[in-house]
Amino acid sequence: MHWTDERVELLKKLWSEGLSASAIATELGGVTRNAVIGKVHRLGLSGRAKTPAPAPQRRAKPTRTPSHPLRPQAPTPVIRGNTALAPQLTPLAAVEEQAEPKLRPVEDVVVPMSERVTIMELREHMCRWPLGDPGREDFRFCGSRVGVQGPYCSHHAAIAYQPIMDRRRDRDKERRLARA
DNA sequence: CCCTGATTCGC
DNA sequence: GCGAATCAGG
Repeated sequence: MHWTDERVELLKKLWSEGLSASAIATELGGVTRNAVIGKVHRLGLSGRAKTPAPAPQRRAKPTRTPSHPLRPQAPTPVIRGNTALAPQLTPLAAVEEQAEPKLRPVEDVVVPMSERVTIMELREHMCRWPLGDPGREDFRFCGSRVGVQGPYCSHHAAIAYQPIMDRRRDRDKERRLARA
């Protein structure tokens, strides 16, 4: 595989859209995320809009002795990554209005440890309990750790699997115990 | 342990 | 120029 003009263009596009290096590597195919990152650097488009604050200037102790002197830091890039996704400043009044904590549905209170992941973030070991309306932007999955196996975490598995027989058996058992 | 980008340097 | 190995960090 090599960097054709088309692949480079796609790389630029996806990178500017904020996709991770690994996501881009998957999209392109035939390359690793390392290759993508390397190319990004060579193209000089690293450093997407991230921390507006000046760099803390870390890397005080190189773990290896550089074979070449560090080249002087590149001039501050004039072009920042896309700002389209930058959070909009919210008027103070609006913030205060929003500050009042709202009562949460019982489910959210019972499962505060919910990770609430998107489908892209969903992993093999994560609970697939859907939260919200699929197709909506804020649709998520639970994302908590699943039990021994199965698609749900223990909490949602308990909700999902409630065979009628079990419920009646439990009820009967309780009645029996209460009598004894 | 999963992931992220950054850097180095043999090829 | 390329990208695996490695690093630092979340």
